[in-house]
Amino acid sequence: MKRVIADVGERLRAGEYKLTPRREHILKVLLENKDKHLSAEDVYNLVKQKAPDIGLATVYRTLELFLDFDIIHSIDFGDGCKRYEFGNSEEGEQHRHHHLICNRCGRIIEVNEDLLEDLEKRVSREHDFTVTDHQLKIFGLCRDCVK
Amino acid sequence: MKRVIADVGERLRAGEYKLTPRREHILKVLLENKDKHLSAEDVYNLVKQKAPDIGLATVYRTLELFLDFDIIHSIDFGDGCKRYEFGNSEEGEQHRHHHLICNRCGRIIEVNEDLLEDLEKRVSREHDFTVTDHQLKIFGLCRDCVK
DNA sequence: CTATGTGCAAATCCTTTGCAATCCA
DNA sequence: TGGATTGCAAAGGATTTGCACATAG
Repeated sequence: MKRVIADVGERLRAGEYKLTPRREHILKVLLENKDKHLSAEDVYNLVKQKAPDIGLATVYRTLELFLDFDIIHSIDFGDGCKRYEFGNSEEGEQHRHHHLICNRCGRIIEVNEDLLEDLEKRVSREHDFTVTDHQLKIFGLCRDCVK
Repeated sequence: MKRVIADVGERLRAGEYKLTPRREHILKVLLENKDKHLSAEDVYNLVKQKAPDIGLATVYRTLELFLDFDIIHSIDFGDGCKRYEFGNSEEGEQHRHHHLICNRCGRIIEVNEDLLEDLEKRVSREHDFTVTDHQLKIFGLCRDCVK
């Protein structure tokens, strides 16, 4: 984790930005919740525990900054707000994972394999489109809700 | 098109709703723009040409209604508003098509083949998840923007 | 006639922005 | 010191809601 923070700091500095204490707190919260899908408000509430005087606007601004630097990704599950997750791009895994979304309980299950390579190749050939990323949501019913 | 309207009317009535003139206008606009991805505001402006005194709220309420009845689908391309498209579920094609989104010019290209069957089977087996639908967005650069 | 549908305006929700104060290199 | 960063409050944009009136069946 320290490694990641240092890395992010370096990346930001390379772009003329600073990794301020505020931003570091936000980054930590994101790292500590890698598996969750936090909204800006969620992040705000979590960061407030460490830095009670932080403003919501700062959270938004920082998330925007992290997005620009591809440090995090945002997804929209259609619940009215964007959600953010730490992007594991350090592992050389360019593509993000996919999500199974339960229509009934709203549970979100992550699928970590990337199964779209063939499809992408085909699509990019047929449509003359240079693929850089993709996002797949699969809707349905989870184990518990099928019953 | 008449056929579709009649069909929608029947479906609504079966659910205790009416296909009022207002709703029919909205439906027509959606049908006439099958290939586009209209926002609520877009629909509003188009319907106003036929029924100038329609209210934006009615458009929202009707779109919501159509969504409930699976008459249309909504997608979010991340431009700040939901976009709607007529769902071709009549043709027995349960799954909707996919979208290639150009990161540069914002162009959206539709891919009509459904290439995810295998993937879905695998995922549903591995995660004990009953798939009902999916949504795939592929990001990248279109032909013109690659240059 | 009665429930449903509608227009309008106000309210809401998430997010962004302006600005003065603060911080850090 | 000077530009970047921040908190606060206000603004913004999309969507929803309350309510009185209109309408369909």
